[in-house]
Amino acid sequence: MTMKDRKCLPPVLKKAIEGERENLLRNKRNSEIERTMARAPCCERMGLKKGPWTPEEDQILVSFIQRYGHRNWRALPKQAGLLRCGKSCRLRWINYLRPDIKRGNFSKEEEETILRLHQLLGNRWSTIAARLPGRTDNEIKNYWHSHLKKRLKQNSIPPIQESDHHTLLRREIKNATRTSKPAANSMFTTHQKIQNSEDMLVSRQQSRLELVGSAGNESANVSGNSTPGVGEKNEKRDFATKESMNCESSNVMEFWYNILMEVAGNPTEMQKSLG
DNA sequence: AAGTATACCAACCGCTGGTAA
DNA sequence: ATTACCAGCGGTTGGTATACT
Repeated sequence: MTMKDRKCLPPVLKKAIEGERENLLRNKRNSEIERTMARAPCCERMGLKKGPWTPEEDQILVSFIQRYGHRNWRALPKQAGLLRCGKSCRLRWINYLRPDIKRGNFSKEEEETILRLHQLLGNRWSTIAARLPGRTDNEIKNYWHSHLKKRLKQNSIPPIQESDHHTLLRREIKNATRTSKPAANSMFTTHQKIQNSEDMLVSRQQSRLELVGSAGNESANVSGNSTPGVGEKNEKRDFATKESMNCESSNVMEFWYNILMEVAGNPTEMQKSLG
């Protein structure tokens, strides 16, 4: 039975298999702890569960989030009655339970998009995932490591050149800004462009794109997203995104377009000017 | 048929940056 | 200015299935 087949099992069978598996894992973990007397990870010390999720846990998490949303991941498991840490809940929701997750094989177009964006952005999986509706960063990362990387090696595609990098960047941005309405097939929809600009803001790497990101704080403020609280952050971001989509916030797009074109055209000057 | 290697993928871990106190 | 907390990100691990010898 393949992993994919397992996903399609009826819940009763799935439950039985998962339950059995969970027991085995728990026994194994306990005996391991007993044997080594090693310090157990914090989740287990707190009496929290680790490892694969059971269908019951999934059900609890889904219905809780559907009813109350996920304002505070840390508090969520306690409120929902789950013996999991917030981080684990968040991961499970984002990577598996979210209703808009697309299942099944990657299409040719998706593969091409991943390859192209990886050349452009490197291992910035969340940024890449933002361009692939329904796909998670984890899924894309896994797919990259298990399929695309090898294929790239086999075909010995040369690493992207600096000039090509700028050409690609230019092309993507032009595609993005050509249409005022978010087109389903365009590489960057308005929503995605907003996300892209935000992704740039949080970039940790010292790259040209990061230089762009540091300038982008102003743009965040422009869109009315000045100093959101931690809990409100995502909501405000969603709100800003929706607003942008509704109003087709061309000012912001124009701002980003100009900056990116400037960087793509003359990276060293831009770096100098930004210190 | 049994053992081993490889592929796949869910989940975990540790780090980072943003925010509030 | 400092500290603590939190969410999010990317790298890594570990379990299971499948292919190969």
